[in-house]
Amino acid sequence: MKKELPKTYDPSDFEERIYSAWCRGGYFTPKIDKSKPHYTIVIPPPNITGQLHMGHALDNTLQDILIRYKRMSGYCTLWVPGTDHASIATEAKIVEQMRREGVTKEDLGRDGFLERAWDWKEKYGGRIVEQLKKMGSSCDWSRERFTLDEGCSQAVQTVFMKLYDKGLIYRGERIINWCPKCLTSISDAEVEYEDQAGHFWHIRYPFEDGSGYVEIATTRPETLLGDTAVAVNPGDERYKDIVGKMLVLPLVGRKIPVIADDYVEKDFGTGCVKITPAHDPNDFEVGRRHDLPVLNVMTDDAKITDEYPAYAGMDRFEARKAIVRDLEAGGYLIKVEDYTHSVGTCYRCKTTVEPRVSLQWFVKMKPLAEPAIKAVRDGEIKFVPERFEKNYFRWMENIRDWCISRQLWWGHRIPAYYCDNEQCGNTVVSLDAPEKCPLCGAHMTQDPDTLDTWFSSALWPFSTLGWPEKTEDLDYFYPTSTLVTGYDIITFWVSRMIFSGLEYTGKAPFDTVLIHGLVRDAQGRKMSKSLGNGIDPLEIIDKYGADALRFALATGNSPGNDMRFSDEKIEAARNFANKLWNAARFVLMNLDIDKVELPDDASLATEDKWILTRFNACAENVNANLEKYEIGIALSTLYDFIWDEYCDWYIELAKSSVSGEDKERSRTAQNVLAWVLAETLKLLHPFMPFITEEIYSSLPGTDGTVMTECYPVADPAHSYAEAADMEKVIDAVKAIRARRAEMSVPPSRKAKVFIVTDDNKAFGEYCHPFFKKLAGASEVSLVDSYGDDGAVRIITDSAAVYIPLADMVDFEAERKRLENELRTAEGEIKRCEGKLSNQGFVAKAPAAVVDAEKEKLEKYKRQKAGIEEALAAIRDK
RNA sequence: GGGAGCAUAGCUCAGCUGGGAGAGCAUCUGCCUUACAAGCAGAGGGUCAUAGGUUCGAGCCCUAUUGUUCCCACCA
Repeated sequence: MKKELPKTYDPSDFEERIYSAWCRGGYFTPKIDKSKPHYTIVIPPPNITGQLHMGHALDNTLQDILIRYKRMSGYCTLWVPGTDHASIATEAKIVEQMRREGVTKEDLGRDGFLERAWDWKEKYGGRIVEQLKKMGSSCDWSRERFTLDEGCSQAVQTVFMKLYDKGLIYRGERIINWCPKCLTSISDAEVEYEDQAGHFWHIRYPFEDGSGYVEIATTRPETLLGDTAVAVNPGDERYKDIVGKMLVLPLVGRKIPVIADDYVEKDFGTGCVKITPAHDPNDFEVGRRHDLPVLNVMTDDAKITDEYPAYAGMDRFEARKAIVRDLEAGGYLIKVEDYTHSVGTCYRCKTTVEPRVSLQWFVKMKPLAEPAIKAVRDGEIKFVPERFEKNYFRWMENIRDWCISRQLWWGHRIPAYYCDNEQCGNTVVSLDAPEKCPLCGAHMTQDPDTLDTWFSSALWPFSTLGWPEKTEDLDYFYPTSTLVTGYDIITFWVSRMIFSGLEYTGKAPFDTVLIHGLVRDAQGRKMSKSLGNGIDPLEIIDKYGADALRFALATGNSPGNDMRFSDEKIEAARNFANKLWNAARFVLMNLDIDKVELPDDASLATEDKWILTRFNACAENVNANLEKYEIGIALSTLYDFIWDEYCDWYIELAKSSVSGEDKERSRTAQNVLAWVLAETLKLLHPFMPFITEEIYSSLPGTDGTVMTECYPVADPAHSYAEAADMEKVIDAVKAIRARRAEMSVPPSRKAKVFIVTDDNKAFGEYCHPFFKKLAGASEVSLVDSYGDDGAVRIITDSAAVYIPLADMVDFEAERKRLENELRTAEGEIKRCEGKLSNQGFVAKAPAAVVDAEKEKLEKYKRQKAGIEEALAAIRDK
């Protein structure tokens, strides 16, 4: 329906209104149609603790572009939204909130705590969802899921049981990464290593028999308390004779052996390594090989245990100082060196991780990793850009068993039950709590631990569609199509979804993984809370609109690469929206038709054919690049088309027709203006959904939403040879403008224009108004030759244009300019001729390239002739 | 220690399968030409990090080097 647009572009006027209209219309909810191909995306579920940040904004912009594009291209599309319970992050937040109130988890008890956590989820979990809606995300909210909802929990329990039955989940005492602040185990992937300045303490361990000592070096002297051996390399000649001898552990007095193990490198440090099986992963392995005792010397919160009274209760770093002091006092300390080494920290709270032996649940990874590697290697799943496959392979090929139990309450509780009768010791894994132990009849107690958050995220592509039930959604929408996420999450999430999908559903969970980079600040720094350099997408939306934000994020950015976000970028985006808005306003205020119809070829003018041809090229380019996930290129193509070709040229060209006397011509121009605008809005809609919808719905004869229109593709019937004529005219107009600007001819000074050309068709009557309107012409004449030598001469490759402005011409400058142009043309001719006389080029280059070169040569020759003629005419001036 | 990315105009970045170096911003010059000054028209500005190589032809492919960023790894 046709209506007027307000004078200034103000997205806050319509973005919310449009979004609710889409929701009311149910356009985000697909109608399953088995005759149509499906296209499915599952959202990377944001944490319920989270607020929308630029990373989400980018991720969701890309997904929405793809989903809207596919929806308009005839696919039955589903974008499944949802949120992640984020066990460790959420629990930490709630515990922190409770701490401020002076309440502990224990005060509330498990049930009380969970009640509070669910309240928290109800209160804050919806926040990020509302923020996603502001972005324009066309998610099917009727299918919104939560990783801890009933269905996802069902999937989690089922997977746990299946893996347990298959022997792929086991419980065991292993060394794991322990976060003393979060008070839970974390997986290898959740440890972040960073280089820290520290020290290297060289310590003397005396032999039991008094025959001297060995020198060991350590960065963590407090772990000395748990040493149960010193190891040397078996091939190390220096220490051959001491292997098997006993040492006395300083400060502790424990007798420990010298052992030989390949793990020790001869050339590093002193070649002797203290072995602390309970607090170092390598030492743990060494300990297993040599059957060494495993002595845990620290409590959950990384304090020294009561076993060591001198240090009991001290924090590990306090204990370090005390032990170093005591070593020094006892004469054991040889020297201290400064030393930078890499320290593992908890990815959530940055606390230094303490490796620790404890009883945990693990997933045996090797058998699961193999098919997952194969799926990517065989191309069943492909990464865009491809280089990220290397990351994936490296991770998968070196994978170790996954520690999945967490000492947290907020999460999926492990469905394992242990018999209370210690003699029995039976373990039952089942969906429902067993009444009593099937072996001895005693009561059974459920494992208090919960599962790693990523355990449920790994199932997301199918748990959200109903698995393990055989639902219609699962049947139709699974496997999903494209997974869009950042490269920082490939190991955590993407790799785990791949092996999970293959193992439980027998299918790869998606066929393409589109990887994007990080959004950085204007200086290229990572946005972070501690730096305070984060840019809030919601503020950007308030100020510039969601479309501008989306444009800024999607443009000038290629897959996998980081991007910077700056005021300049968002302003440029908003300016583009404004440009489109005003173009639409112009079209609407000149429209006098009830319905937009593309006129038949016979009534189309050259400029109409030109813009239709250009639109075709644009549509083709946009489609091709979207297929390749080159979203940035697709969008900048649209930008160029809209701004340069449609606004700066076609609208200007059409002005004379639209307001001209000829009613037929005016109607045709109006239709072409409106038709191209409408089609362009469709093309642009996935990128900038709100402004395109707002304008589209204002066009005459449009009822529904642009969302459900067909995505435009190139139509060969609308590519016209005459477009080339228009290009020639445009070239001439540009050349005239440039000359006038150079000569500082004021726009108010009009002048006659005489055109000498071989191409009377291109420069025919139709284009004369263009010269008047766009090139300062008072009148335009096509002439066979031009005699008056007091004119400005403008030479293009298709025409010579003469403008009698004798009074303004500085012949000396004119000569110089023409001589310059002549040199340029001659240079080009030389280059072309050089190429064409090169046998290798003519013989080996593709015919099209050679032909193009020949054409260029002809073009420059024509131009040269024109310039020479012009020069000759003013020779004596 | 291994791997990867990046290096192109003053700044931020595009440049698809090799075929005459692009955009936005900034700068300079004119314009309130009734859609848009968040705009219009024009202009200047680049040894495509360095050195080799492949090719008729290299910003693009290969090798090495330098700088930079990131990822991975058990170096006590």
